Parts: sequence; structure tokens; C-alpha cells
Amino acid sequence: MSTDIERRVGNLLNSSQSTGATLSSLPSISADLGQKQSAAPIKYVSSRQTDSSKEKLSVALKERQELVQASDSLKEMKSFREKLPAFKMKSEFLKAVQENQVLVVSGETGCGKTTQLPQFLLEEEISCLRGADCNIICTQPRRVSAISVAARISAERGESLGEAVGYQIRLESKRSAETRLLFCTTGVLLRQLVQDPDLTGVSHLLVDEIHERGMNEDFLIIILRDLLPRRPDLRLILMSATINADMFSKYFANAPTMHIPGFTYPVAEHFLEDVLEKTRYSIKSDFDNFEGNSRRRRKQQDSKKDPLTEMFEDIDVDTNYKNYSLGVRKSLEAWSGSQIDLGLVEATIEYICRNEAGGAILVFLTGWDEISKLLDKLKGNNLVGDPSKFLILPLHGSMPTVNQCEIFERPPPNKRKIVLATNIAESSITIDDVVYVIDWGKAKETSYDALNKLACLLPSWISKASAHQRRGRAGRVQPGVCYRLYPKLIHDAMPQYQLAEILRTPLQELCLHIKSLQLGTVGSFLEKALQPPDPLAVKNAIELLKTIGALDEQEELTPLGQHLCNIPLDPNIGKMLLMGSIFQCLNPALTIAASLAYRNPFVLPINRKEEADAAKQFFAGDSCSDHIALLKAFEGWKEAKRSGNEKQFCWDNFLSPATLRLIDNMRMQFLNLLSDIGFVDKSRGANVYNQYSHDLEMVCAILCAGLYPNVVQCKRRGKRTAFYTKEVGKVDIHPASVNAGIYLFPLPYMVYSEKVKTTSIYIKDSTNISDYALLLFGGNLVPSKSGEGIDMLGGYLHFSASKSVIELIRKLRGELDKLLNRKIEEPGFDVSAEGKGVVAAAVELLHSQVMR
DNA sequence: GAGCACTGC
Repeated sequence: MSTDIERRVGNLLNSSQSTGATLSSLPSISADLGQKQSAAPIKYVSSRQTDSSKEKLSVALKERQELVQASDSLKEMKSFREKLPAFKMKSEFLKAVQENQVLVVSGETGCGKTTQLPQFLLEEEISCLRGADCNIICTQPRRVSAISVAARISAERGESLGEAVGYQIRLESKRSAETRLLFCTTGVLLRQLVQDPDLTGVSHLLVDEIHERGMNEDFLIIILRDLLPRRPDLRLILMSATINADMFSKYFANAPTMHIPGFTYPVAEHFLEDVLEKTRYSIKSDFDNFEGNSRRRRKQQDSKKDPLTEMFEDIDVDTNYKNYSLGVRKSLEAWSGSQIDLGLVEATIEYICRNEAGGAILVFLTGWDEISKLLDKLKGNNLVGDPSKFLILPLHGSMPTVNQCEIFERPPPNKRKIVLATNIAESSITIDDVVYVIDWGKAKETSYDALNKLACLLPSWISKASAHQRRGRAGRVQPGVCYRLYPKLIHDAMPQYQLAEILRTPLQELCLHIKSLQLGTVGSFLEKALQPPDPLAVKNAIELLKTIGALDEQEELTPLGQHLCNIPLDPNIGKMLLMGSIFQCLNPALTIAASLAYRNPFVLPINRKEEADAAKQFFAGDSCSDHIALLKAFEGWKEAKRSGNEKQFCWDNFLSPATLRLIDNMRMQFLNLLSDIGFVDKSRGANVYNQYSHDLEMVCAILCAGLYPNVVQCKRRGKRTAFYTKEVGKVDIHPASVNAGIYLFPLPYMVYSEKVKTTSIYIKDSTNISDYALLLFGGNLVPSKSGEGIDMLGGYLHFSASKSVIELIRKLRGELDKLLNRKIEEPGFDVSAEGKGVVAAAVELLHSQVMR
């Protein structure tokens, strides 16, 4: 640090007057403070109504229901409903609900449980003249299903959506004072529980898709089990697609279970051995060029193999498959469970196209790379490569095709649709006209390595339940066929169900939510889970919350932690948002927080990858930051939208308009929440909170404040830079990052949003930051044990400088912390006025190191 | 010399 800077920073810090000159020359930021639009509480406020008006309402509801049900317009609807397997169970179901507080219902696809059971309850309550009092809630894990089920039931009742039946998801709802049956996402209900822990006024709660073992659903049922004794009048119905209902029944003191048979068309299934016989395809081992036993050789080479693949390699093919041809047996010998054989997939597609009747083909693959490679292969295929006869569509959450209706549309006759998809087609996206499913039995799955505090995303064998679900995708409109490209022996050895999400994920957000619901200590609460997570994973989460200052040493919420509870975000991202509002970078903090929380708006097109990378690079400029690229892309979109150029802008820059719109709406939600907790006073206008929004050094410092302790050290290794973290040592920049192609960085550290182990340990979305950003906005400053300099992150990071500089930094940091603490204790406190000098000093120091 | 399962407040 030059003495000149030292003097200037010192002066700023000491003077109460700020240097207005540079500050006022910043461009002003347009006011985009939104109107308050926070969601109405779920509970139905009937308490204000008098008893007689309620009676009248109940009578009116009943009369209307009877009238509509007798009308001719619903005849077709009625006969459809009566054909569903659930219809036969109606009286049994209603009786069970009446007699038991908890009921577990299992039912396969097509049985009508999701559309019929909540509807039975509604009809029953209305016809028993309890219509005015009933308030039925049904949770869904996904937004689209909440909407589509609510729409379907409204249609079945001959009503408009939002009358008796409505939905509520984040940032979107269709409901009214008349709504008696509400579909909402599980996340919405969990947020609602913070304000209304007893679910006051709710008469029936149905929790759907519990077999998926999502984190929210697992979390919700712990809360509900504790709530039931306090709410003896509340009825709870758990709905599962598979017959693992026993586990849930046991969890709820042996609650009765009920099974509804499913209805789908039959789907024939063929395993690898039969597919090989049919297609005459021969699998070549990678080791066929070597002498000797290829399987043994492969075993020696690849020691980190999954147990299922290993199991199959140990069996004797000739005795197990003696009825199969020699060619099939040779192929089974050569088959590898760890590597997909795209030639086999191609041969299977070709076989269907040559030998089977029309109908769409759905291929399940694990990721972008496989989809892309198979697409290339098929385009070069003599038969399938003919675009006049075949429509081949990739389907991946990050590809621009994901929102195209082509996927759902039926192609013209004589043209066959072939969809190459990830797991997205297993439950999120349903393509009705699929008749053939090809499944190689794998999916990328997250896991959490608690020892190394490391999230992993690795391909692994799916569960039997998933394999069943994938097969079912072929039988929605007519009988279908499922080709499984793995041996039946592998299928038999697959786990019954996928590991619960709560056992596969970092837990900091969940732990914060538990604290906000005042559910006791995190550890004792989570022990009550259906499957309690690893105590080490819980410990890691609590330690992280302590490190960022959300929990104190007694594991109680700090004032900062209490604010974070009010913001539905990962605690790190929530902290970034608070820091952005405190240090007058509100707009960038809102944008970056919303995109990190939701989804990256950049799409990954299959053919124009390089151009897409270049677009991202353009937005990043020389910032060395993926977060700045996000920010600039969003600002560009806003500008393009204002000038009516949205579509072209998104197309040119490889951005998803749908994602950007949702990010925009989330910004508004966050802004309202910041206003609710008093951090932002909307009446003062946006400019007050955006003094430094165009100062990239300050924005990067705010990123540092939020993302800490996600820090890597950049160390120069010859002509390149190597990256190191405290937890796992060497890491790589993710190849999709704008920082991936850079050899040398201007600044010595990176902060990152996420670290994931795939083929290597990658940091995604990184930002290059300075010493000063870390010193002023990172972790606590600890005097080095050696006596010289400052330590951070338990001594992993060390900073040395002259005594006077260190003294200056400590002083400035102390002042910043004071401002921060005051604002957190007293949200109405005006940092922009009273902290003007201190903040300006920090900015001056941040600028002293680098000019971007 | 590289790579990007999927939900949700």
C-alpha cells in the first residue's frame, strides 16, 4: 500500500465529512423499488364472520355444488372421474379420514389420488354443510404440478381456477376468499409455518409425493408429527406413489394405510441380454486390444468401481446366460457398468425404428455431454439421421429447448419423435405420446461428503423405484415398451429407493429454518427425522452458521441470524443481500442473490457453445467474475426489455427470458422482505441504497462478505495460476466459468458460490477479489501467532503488512463492523448518512489495489 | 485440457 493511499484512507476515516466529489459523480440508478406484493397468509380468515353468515355460506356452497354436479356440462367429466381407481375407494377413504387423524395412502400413477382425494374431502365437507369452515391444503413438491392439479380439479368441478380450488406458489397465486382447497408447494407451506406454527384454521392437510423423500417433505413431516397433538381436529393425509407406505405409517404411530391400484397401459420390458439378442449389437470392450482376460484386466485397472458393476463382473456369464447366443455372452462379458455405450443406444433406437410401430421414443441419459454426443451420432445415422422422417430433440434443464412446445407436440404422421433427456423427463416433464423408453439406468446424483465438507455430483445407478417410474413413461396413452440397457441382474441389485435428500445435502439452510421455527436445538430436532442425517453434516452446518455470524456460541440466533430467517435464501446469499443493502449496492445484491438462488440465466445450446461462452465473457469484461457477468447480463436484459428488444437480446446473448423474468420477480420479493424487516425504506427512493452499485470493487467486496468462507487462494505456478482451498486443497475453476481461460489474475483470492466434485473438484461462479476485500468484509481478523500480521480462516489465510497499515486496516474494519452491527440491531439506522466517511474510506482502500 | 442431474421458499 502506498503511503499516499494510507494517508487518504486515514483522512477519510478520521473526518466526519466525506469526499463528496467522487461519490456524487457516480451515475444515478433508476428507481425500481417495487410495490409491495407479499403473499397473503394461507389460513382462511373465517373467524370474523358471524355464525349465521357462515351457515348461509355453507348452504350456498352446497346448493351450488349440487346444481353443478347435476348439470349436463359435467357429464363427460363425471364419467371420466368414475373410471379412476380412486373412485371405488371414495367411501372407504372418507371413513378412514373421519376416524383417524393420520392416514397414509399409496397409489400408483394414474390412480387419481392427487386429483380425486382432495376433491372427495372438499365435496364431502360441502355436502355436510361444513363448507364455510373447511380449509384443505395439499402440498406438491413442484410448482407446475401445484398449478396443473388445481386447474384440473377446477375443470372437473366446472369452476374457474381460483374459486373453490386455487393454488399458491412462490411469486404466483390464484386463490380467493372462497377458496377451500389450496394447492401449494411444500416450500410455501414451510414458510407459512414461521408465521403460523399451528396451521390455524386448516382442517385437512395432504402432503403429496412423500415417497420422493425430498428435503422439504421430510422436514415437514417432522414438524407435523409434533403438531398433531396440539391440533387434534387437524386431519393429515400422506400420499405416496409407491408401496413403501409402511415406513411412513410407523413414523406416525402405525397410522392406517390404504392402497389404491394404479392405472397405466402395460409396458413390456427388455433387459440388456434381450436387447442384445434383438439388436444383434456387439459390445466391444475397451480392453479387447489387450491380451488375456479382458474382464480381469479391467478389474485391475479400474479399482474405484461401483459395487453393482463389480458384482456383475464377478459372475460367470456362460453359466448364467447359457440360453443366450455366443455373441450375446461375449457382449455381456465386455459390458461395462461404468461407461455408457452410445453405439448400443443408437442400435436400440434403430431397432425400434425398423421393427416397431410408430410412437415417440424417450431416451434417459445422465447429462449434457451424453445428450450432445448421442445427438451427433444420430445425425450421422443412415436411418434416423433423415430429418424428414425423424425429429430428434435434446431435453436438458439448461438447454434452450427446455421451454419449447415441440417437445410436447405430436409430430406429423410418418415422422417419429426421439427425445434425448436427462432425469428431467422422469417426473418434471411429461411427454404424453411416448411409447418407447430407452434407459441405461443411471442418473447424476448429489451426495455430501461430510468429512471434506464437499458436495459431489456423480453418475450412479438409479433405484428400482426410479427404473419403474422411467418405464411408466412409455405407457401413458397406449401399451409401450421399455428397453433397459443393463442386465436384469443389475436391476435386481439396485437399491429399492433413492437415498433421502436430507442425507445427501449440506444442511445450513435447513438448520437456519429449524432455528427460525423455534423447534429446539438443531441436533435434537433432526434426530426425530424419518432418517436422521449424519451428525457430522449437522455439525458442519452449525459451524458454518457460526462462522458467518448467524448463530452464537450457544447455537442461538444472533441478530444477523434472525434477519436471515426472514429471507428465504441460503444463509450465505441472504447475508450478501443484507450487506448489499447496508453498503449501498442494493441493486447488484438483489440481482446476484436472485440468480444464485434460482438458476443461471445463461443457456447451454448444443451447437453454439463457443458463442455462448463468448457472450458470457463479454458481460464479464475484465472483471474476472462470473457474478459480475450475471449482473451485467441482467442489466442488459432490463435495458433491452425497456426498449422492446427482449427477445432478440436473449437470443443474441444466450439468455433464458423465462429465467430472467423469474429473477426479476424474485428481486422484488427480496426487496419487499428487506422493507418488511426495516432495512430498506422505500419512501426514500432507490438512489440512497445504490450509491455504490456501479462501483465494481464495492460489489465484489459485498460478494466477499456474503460468500465467505468460500475462499480460494490463487497461487502463481509458472505461467499459470493454481487454486487452493482450506478444506480440500487444490481445486479447479469450472470450465464454464469466465475465469476458466485466464492464466494469471490481477488479485490474489477468489470467492465462489459453490464447490462441487464431479470429474475434479470445481468451483463454479467465482470472483477474483483483493486482500482488502477479505480484510474489510471477510472473516474475523485475528492477530498472527507469530506476532506479525493478521490471520483469517483459522490461520489458513495470512496477511502481512507494515505496522501502520495493519493498524489502519484494523481500525477501519472495526468501524465497518460497528456500522454493520448498529444497522443489524437497529434496521432503520441510516448508514448512508452516519457512516458516510467510513464507507468512503473502505471504498478508497478497495480501489487502491487495482483498477478494473 | 477441460464440462454444465433436478427441485424449491
